[in-house]
Amino acid sequence: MSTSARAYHHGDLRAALVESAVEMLEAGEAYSMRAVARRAGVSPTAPYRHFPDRDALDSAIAVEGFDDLRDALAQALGSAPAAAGPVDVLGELGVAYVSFALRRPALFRLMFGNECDEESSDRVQASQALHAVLGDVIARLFPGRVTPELATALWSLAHGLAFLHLDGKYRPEPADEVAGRVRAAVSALLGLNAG
Amino acid sequence: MSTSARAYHHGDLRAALVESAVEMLEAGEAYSMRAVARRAGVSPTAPYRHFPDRDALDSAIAVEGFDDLRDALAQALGSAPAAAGPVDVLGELGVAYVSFALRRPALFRLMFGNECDEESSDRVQASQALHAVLGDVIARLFPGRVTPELATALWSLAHGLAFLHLDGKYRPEPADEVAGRVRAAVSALLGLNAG
DNA sequence: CGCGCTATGTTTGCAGTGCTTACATCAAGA
DNA sequence: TCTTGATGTAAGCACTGCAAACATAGCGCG
Repeated sequence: MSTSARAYHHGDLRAALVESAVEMLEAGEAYSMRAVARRAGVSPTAPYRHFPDRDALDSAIAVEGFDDLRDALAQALGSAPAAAGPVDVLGELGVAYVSFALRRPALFRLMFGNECDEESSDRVQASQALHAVLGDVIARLFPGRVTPELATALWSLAHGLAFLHLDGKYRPEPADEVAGRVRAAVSALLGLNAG
Repeated sequence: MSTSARAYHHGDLRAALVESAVEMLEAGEAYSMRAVARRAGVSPTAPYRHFPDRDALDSAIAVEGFDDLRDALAQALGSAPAAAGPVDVLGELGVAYVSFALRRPALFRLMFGNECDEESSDRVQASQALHAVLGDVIARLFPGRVTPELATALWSLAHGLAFLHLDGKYRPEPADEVAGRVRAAVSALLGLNAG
């Protein structure tokens, strides 16, 4: 891993590019093909060997984001008390969703904010995997109900909350205030018929 | 209004620029300062006399969008039977919201998809006016309830539905299928405690 | 009327971008 | 050893947002 171990061939440019891009996003800078290449210490057009165009890079990064989001949700599920009620479970899930969006706003925007080019099957797949997680949870929490509509509604609720906070329609901090608002919204809608 | 009535001064460039930009968005093309200027038949940097930078143009267009959205919602409210139940009213409102997003996807993305620079007070104001419409309706439909949480939740629901359709997470057509999904989501969440 | 002021457009030019094409360098297998 | 394919480089095109200097028109005011 010594710097410039080999002058010409990078070793794993693709991964380095994705990493650079994610770092830049996290730092709040908008990345470009060239900036990412610069950061990886490589010529401006080198990335095009690994990504046919900018959309492809975007999609690769979005996939990374979907994976991370799924992990965050899984962790929220895992740390919930085993016998927690549906409202609590869904509330925590919503909080995890929104807090992911607020912790990594640029990434979240990238994942959802522009058209998902159907081309990138990886991306479609990653997003469907995410959908599946929610579907499973709902099915487990409400056995015997019409769950698809519920899953749609709950995902939309969390997604909308995330975006409205991102866009400053609701104050995005402090974190516990946001969490409170998310829980309140979930229980305002579900509290009466699912508690 | 004859073309090139006066050679040098345009008359109302600002409005023409906004109009051009909206038209381009509607046509699915991404606009640029220069493209908008071209379309208005004016030099590439002329727009900078009216908008300090690109963000300012974006904001002006977003304001236009917020106004249109509010009109669309108002119209949906107006055309509802006077004595309709809350679920129906909110369902129609949601349908109007989502259908606006799908009919003018690029505009909708512009309005919500990037950070609302607090600078543009017009923009903040337009978005708050929109918020107020929903708040009023909720307050009217559910007198004596804790309405803020409900308003938050319902706006989020509609907003999330809009974005998930835009992003292809749900099929964005045909229109009546979408409308059905929106109504189903609303009544799945509200039907039991508000019907 | 004539003068100048200000709002509005124009020209020119710079740095940065996505992307293409042609070329260089390396690793590995025939 | 020679070739081949994968990877990286160099040069260049068309475009972008934006700044600075300049041109033009209309208005108020002497």
